[in-house]
Amino acid sequence: MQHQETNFFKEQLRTGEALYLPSISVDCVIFGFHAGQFKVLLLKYKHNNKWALPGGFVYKDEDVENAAIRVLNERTQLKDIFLQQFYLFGDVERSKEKHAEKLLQEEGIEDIDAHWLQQRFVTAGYYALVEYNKVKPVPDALSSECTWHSITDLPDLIIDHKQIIEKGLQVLRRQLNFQPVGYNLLPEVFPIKELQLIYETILGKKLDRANFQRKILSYGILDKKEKHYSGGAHKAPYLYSFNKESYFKALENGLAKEW
Amino acid sequence: MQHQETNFFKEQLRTGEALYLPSISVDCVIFGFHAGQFKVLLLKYKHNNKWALPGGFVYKDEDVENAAIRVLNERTQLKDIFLQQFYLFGDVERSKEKHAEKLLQEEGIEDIDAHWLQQRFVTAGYYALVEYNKVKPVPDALSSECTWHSITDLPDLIIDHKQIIEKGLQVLRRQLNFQPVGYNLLPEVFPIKELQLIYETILGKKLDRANFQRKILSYGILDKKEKHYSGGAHKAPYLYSFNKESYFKALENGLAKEW
DNA sequence: TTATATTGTGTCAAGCTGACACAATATAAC
DNA sequence: GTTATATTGTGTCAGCTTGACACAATATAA
Repeated sequence: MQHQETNFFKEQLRTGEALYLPSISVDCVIFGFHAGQFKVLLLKYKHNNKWALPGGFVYKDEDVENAAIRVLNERTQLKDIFLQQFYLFGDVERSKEKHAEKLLQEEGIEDIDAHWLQQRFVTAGYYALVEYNKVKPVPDALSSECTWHSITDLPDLIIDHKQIIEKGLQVLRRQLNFQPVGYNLLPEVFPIKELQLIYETILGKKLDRANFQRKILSYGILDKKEKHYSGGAHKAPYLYSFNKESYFKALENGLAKEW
Repeated sequence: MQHQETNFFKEQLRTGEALYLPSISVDCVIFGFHAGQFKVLLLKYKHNNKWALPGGFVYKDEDVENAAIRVLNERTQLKDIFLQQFYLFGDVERSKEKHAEKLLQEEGIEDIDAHWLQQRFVTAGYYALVEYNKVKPVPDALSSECTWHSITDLPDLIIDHKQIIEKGLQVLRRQLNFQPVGYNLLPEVFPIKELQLIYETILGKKLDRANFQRKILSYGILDKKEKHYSGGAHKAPYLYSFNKESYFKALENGLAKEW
């Protein structure tokens, strides 16, 4: 099975030029939230032990966005992921690292100099928001691992992938009031404190608990559940779920109040 | 001169495959503000009399952003234009119109079916903010006109250029508090009312004059000038200019108050 | 000289923000 | 079983912001 996949990928590396749109790739910054921290899903390349964002190429008859959706499905085993294109990384300089060269060598591809993978690529950055616990990370044929990494403690990344993550976070921060951030990162029901932690992480600052509670409830986008939470040695919080209808309606105009 | 340019362009159409990155183009939504209205700069193609955004291709050793800068310089004769990438339009469907086919025919290019211009293109959308009166619109070799059009009254546009403009406006609207909108659209000195009109146009709603005045001044980003304005039969307003330093500092965190 | 449109500034009620207070309570420690 | 601890739900309140409107000042047109 693993062997078969590798052959499939080798085959694609050989026939890629015929299959894919030249010069353009997609890379996905997959955000998850766990234990009070933001995480991104990264792949570890076999050939150089460096980490990279899950990415891929665009079939000649495929929407660019669909290529990103493919990559996401393959790495996370999830369907219907929330996805947002955030930037096209188009500098000449980003192709200078010759990352592809060693990869091709390692895979035993001939004619490396003229290989399509060696050409210049621009890449479209997409960020995804996923529910951490639902994801089953799957490495691709060129990778040995696919694991979560805290955004505050990233490993060595290929090319400009670190900048791509940072840009993704920056855009997410600015779009916070217009994106269904909590809805996609949290499970169906959750205590308000979890949502507050997400907002604090994205905004990079502490928020007053009482004020956050009052404000988020004032939008009328949360439904209170009867159930209680079982956690630490303290009073149990109520659980809430998003009222999808009013939440998405509120997002159209943005959650306008300040945080 | 005009003839020479045409030949230059014909030459480029022939040698484009060798010069340009395949599959990718840039299109610029150039916004100006005049007579209380938002305008975009459009080109009218000779071969089909349809209008289009100023656009172009990316040299193989050129940053994508630089390609957009080239296009802007050529069409407006301006340097140091404020420019913002806002979206990559990457659907398969957008290449279906066969817009290139007639163009190539018209220009007398042979081997049309295999021509590189006929392939699928994805395009990076950039918006620019320019000072209307400083622009000297220049058509390119394939166009008969390069003129301003009110965004409320757009002509027939090729492919998805209308959607590109709309997306650009939408992004501009959401980024309003983070972009130096007034600084780039207005002349060095201006009355506050002009700035208010820009905000009203982008936001699509009327703002209270007195409140706008108080709020914009409260940011401390405007310097009051001694000079007065000469206009209609009424009290003359003060003129202001942006205090560049405090303006850009304020934009880092966004002009956070609501409009 | 008068009319008109628009400006600079003022007022004020209603609502929101940020900071802090305090009783209630689910579990852990003893 | 009792007590300690951390965290929750809710309350208060001064200070600020918002939105709506008021009114005198004034540059030009009539």
